[in-house]
Amino acid sequence: MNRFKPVRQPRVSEEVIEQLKHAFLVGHFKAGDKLPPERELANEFQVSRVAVREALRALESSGFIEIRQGATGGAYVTDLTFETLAGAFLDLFLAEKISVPELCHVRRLLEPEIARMAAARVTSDYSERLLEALEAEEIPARTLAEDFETKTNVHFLLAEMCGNRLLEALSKSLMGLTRRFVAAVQPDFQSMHPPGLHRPIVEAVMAGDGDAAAEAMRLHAEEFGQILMAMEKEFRQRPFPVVV
Amino acid sequence: MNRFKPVRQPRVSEEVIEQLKHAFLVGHFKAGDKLPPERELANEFQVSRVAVREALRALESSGFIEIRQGATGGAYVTDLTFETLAGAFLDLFLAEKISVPELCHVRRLLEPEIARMAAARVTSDYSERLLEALEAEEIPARTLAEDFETKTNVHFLLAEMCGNRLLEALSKSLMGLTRRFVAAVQPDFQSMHPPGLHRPIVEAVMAGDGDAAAEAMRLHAEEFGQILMAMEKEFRQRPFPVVV
DNA sequence: GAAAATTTAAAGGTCTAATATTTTTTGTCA
DNA sequence: TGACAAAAAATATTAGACCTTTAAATTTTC
Repeated sequence: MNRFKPVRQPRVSEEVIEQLKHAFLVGHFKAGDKLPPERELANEFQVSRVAVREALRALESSGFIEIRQGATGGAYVTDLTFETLAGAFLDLFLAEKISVPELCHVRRLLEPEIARMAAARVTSDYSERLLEALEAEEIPARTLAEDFETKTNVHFLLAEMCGNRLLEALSKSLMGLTRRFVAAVQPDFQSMHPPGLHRPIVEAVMAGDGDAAAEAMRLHAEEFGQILMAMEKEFRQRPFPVVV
Repeated sequence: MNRFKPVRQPRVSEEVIEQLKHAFLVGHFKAGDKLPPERELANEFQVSRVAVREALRALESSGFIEIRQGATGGAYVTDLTFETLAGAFLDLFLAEKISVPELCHVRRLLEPEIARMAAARVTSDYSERLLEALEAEEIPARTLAEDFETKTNVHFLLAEMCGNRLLEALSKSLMGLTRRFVAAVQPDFQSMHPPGLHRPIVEAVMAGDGDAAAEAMRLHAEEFGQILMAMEKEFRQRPFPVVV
């Protein structure tokens, strides 16, 4: 079974990280609170300022705090978001530990369920926003990035509607990978994802028909996945591959 | 749409991080390679050692390198793993940004598909290991942690078999959350997950019957999810809640 | 008196340099 | 040859000085 792990005596900054993290998690600090200045923390923890700074940086990069410079600056506790999760996904994708087909497969799995759940929780407010997003897709975009963002909106709305924050975070993170890939490949974006592809999905969701929404999304995910994978194939054969 | 983002002039260490990360991603360093010592890097980057150290720490915590002390110590490039992803999930779970029902829902979604894919890729080697894992479940465990690990093995094997690294990583990460939750609740583990629950799944996978495997897993995930959610309900009503 | 410019103070950002600790290698002596 | 000690190479940590940014307080100017 598991071999032994090498014993690593913890670093000073790690102790500090642990203590601060614990304080956040048990609620000694709430979002928006300001931690004491570095010098004071160094005093309290009885370590050097460098050690405190290392800890604060680490906590910043895992999304627990935000560090601001200047007179009213300092370390402010933030509400943990799914940003770091998305960052971890991105690193893995860039390091080619996640491939486009693998990504597509998971999205085919998640997105229909998200659509189904969204249909069960649709409100008039969301309906309106879905329609707006749909209309926005019709306006020709000037850049690839803008086009991508517009086409993404329906997916993001559905993810928010679905009521499962984990699912929402996964969907958004994976969409981020997709965006990154598309940005690297620089396809002809007018033809990649013509407007209107999302209409059947939105209609089913607005009708509250979960099964239909899931099926419409399944078809869309299938189709778009094929496009992405074809893009990847073509991309690999380019004479001068673009570095991401 | 999007307003402007506030301009943040990057920190010195961030520049260093970027450059090093880029070097890893384009392959200037391979896993196992050793980076130059801190002092040399500081020289090359024309920054202080402190800045280099901050960068190295950050890269360590995102899983790109491993820092060892001592004579043959230094920063060694590692093969990026899914560890940091799991860490991000864990933080979110501990900060209550992911609930147990949400977790269960996603697992109900992923696990059956994993079982289906595993069935399509089964080999005699994996069959053997699945049976071994199944037998190991029969041996009564001494601790909750040991029990959990044993019962997890079938899931881990299936995740490895499924052939999609992203799915594998998600499954394993979410299993980590489940473990954490169970460890906090400290249920009566003999009755929580009696041995043999995985047998129908393993049998279907070994028979190469994807549909049956998915269905068996669906049933299991459903059932175990109910148990977890009941555990949570009971946990919330305890007079002296245990802090994780 | 109001607006503009300047000063000040608080906080993080960075650097240098010294010392401590850890770990491996090398050397020495019984 | 084996045990032990010293050396060497690296990171870990500290201390303290100085820089930069930012917002608020103050002064100046019109």
